[in-house]
Amino acid sequence: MLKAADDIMDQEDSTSQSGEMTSWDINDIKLPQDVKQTDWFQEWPDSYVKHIYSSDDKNAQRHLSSWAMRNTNNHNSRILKKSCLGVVVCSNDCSAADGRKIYLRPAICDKARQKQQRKCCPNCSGPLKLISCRGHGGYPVTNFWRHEGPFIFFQSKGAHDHPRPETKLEAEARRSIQKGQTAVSPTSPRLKRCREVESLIGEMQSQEAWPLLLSNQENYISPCSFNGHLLDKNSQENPCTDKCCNGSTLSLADLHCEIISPQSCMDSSIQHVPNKPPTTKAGYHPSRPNPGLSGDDFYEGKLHVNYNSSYIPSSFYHLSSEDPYFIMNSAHHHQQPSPLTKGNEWDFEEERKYTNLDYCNTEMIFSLYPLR
DNA sequence: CTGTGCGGGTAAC
DNA sequence: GTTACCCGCACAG
Repeated sequence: MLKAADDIMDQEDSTSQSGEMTSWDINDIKLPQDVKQTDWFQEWPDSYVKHIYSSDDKNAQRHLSSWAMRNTNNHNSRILKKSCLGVVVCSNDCSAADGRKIYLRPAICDKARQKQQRKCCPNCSGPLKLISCRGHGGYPVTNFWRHEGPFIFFQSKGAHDHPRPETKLEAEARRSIQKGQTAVSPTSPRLKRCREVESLIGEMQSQEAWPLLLSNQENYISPCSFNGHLLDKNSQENPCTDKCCNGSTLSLADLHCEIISPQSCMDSSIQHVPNKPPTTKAGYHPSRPNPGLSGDDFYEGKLHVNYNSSYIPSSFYHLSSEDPYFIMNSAHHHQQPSPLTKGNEWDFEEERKYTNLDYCNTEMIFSLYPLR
């Protein structure tokens, strides 16, 4: 299965970002041992790429990826295989006020994923749907991890044919927000409504009566939008607060700590030595809908700016009366295209030069504005 | 509760 | 034999 495609890829010796020849395959009995330089951790590996990471690399140790990858049993304890779960989108194909789409991270756990699909779109309350990854000959993209001595070998097969989901950290942050919101406003009419809908969906799914639910959903689109407005660093005022938020402004100090935890910064910054600059080869990006705040940023302690639209990560701009508003304040905010960015390529290094945001320096202030 | 890894099992090719 | 996928279990945070 997919042998032809794999053969083609395998026949081509390529050079990894660090210059190492990648004339190996993850299934080889013997993998290269004379690796002179290991690769910088790749958060969004795509296409048929191979990387050799240092076994000291925390992200590689954890087999992390910002794609939602689930464990797949390949009956080989030496090689860990993971397959892509795709991305969760809004069935209504709704857009936030700024035009961005909803790209949620599929829950990895099967049970949690089923539960997730019964939930509402955070933007329009419409039903969510899972877009499966079919980037590897109709099957999900697969990632392979193999630990050999001082190295961790990584190989990806297939090119993702769907938008990027939230990163793990974004998804975790969103969950935290929603939890907080639930605690703060347990009787929110909209939340209540959404739960009723979820409950109904749960019941009706078993009866395959889905479409009947959809007609009412659009009544619950939040009228509120900050539409890309940025707040003054010293201001905690939501541009929407006066117009449509009657609720209290909730300090997100605790949440802030969770999202931008020293741990996440430490993990990333400590392990990468300065003389090992990232030389990311931009992979194939079938679409780059969610380049806001990628996990790489978290890992590296940096924030991306999206040339095309905005600087706010997908999970932070979901506008709804249920979801809190995350307003990221940054004096560094600007949208400046990199002159070195070519075609579809995404030059992370250039991106960093232009954004120069240190995620660990509390340059950004998150504020929560529950709508009621 | 969710993520992660392991491994038994099944099915298709 | 290879690959995909389902399931349950254990463990961790």
